[in-house]
Amino acid sequence: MQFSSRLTIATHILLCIENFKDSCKVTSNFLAGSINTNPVIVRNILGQLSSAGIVEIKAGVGGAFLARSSNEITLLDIFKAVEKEESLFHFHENPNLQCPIGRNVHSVMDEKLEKIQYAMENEMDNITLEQLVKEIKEKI
Amino acid sequence: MQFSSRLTIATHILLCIENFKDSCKVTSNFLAGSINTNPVIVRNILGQLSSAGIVEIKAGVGGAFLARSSNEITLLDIFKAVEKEESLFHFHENPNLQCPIGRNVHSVMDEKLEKIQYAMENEMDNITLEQLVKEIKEKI
DNA sequence: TATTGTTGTAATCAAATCAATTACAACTGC
DNA sequence: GCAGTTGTAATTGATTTGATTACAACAATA
Repeated sequence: MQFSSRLTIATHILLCIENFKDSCKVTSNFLAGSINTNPVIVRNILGQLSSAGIVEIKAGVGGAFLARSSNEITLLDIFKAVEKEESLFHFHENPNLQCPIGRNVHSVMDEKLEKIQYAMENEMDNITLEQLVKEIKEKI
Repeated sequence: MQFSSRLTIATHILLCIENFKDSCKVTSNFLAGSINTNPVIVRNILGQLSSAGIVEIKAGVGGAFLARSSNEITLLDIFKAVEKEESLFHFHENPNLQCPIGRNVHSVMDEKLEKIQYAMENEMDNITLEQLVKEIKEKI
């Protein structure tokens, strides 16, 4: 199992928006060219980022912009915008309740799985778009 | 995106093996009954656990046993046994190298994604089967 | 107002993964 | 040899992904 590429595509999109904000109109076509994918893929992900309040999109005229400062956008914000599953883990839903293990697996595991997911999200929350922009500008 | 249910099924399997080791022969049929799934699903996951050196299976006569003590088996061991992907995240593989962002996204993101995955795995590594067995026995 | 370039969205498609299932050969102890 | 079990291949339906075509709605501007 792997996450979809939507997280990395969305991050790529935001890096472009921030990097080219003063030089180009950042359209779905432009972005698709940088990412090397289809403009519709970009528009769909941009739509998710827009619904999440991360970007604003100019309909008609075109172009995408950050809806808030890059230091107020974390990888967790981006992740939650593009991955809709509330829970990372997936339980086999109907264990046998006649069995003492089947009856109690869920309650014992749930707390652990939550903690694991929290650790991951916490790490994501510590990475801001601002940091990523800074690091990529150093490389350019 | 969600992980498959193999992690929770595998954990369920190991909890049963440990819990019933003195009272029943723990076969794939028995396990399938507790999990409420098909015996072949159980046999495949048991096969993965066996390849990973976590359980031993008696061919012919039947029955599964832990290959080492329950305090030497962590959730991370189980996870790695049943989820084969080395990397949790998935990159769009062909960004446009003409674009400064496309050329550098990968190197900037990789380190971050590794850290996130490491945080998750580290949390998993802190949970032993022994703990889970203890907690579930308290509930029974 | 008509044109142009853009966004939003629906529909379709192929590939991959999952979970479930049937089937059957191979193995072991009795 | 028999019974019960494991290992594994093959198939199926559902779901997700990523790519693509198509087109209506929109906004600036010439």
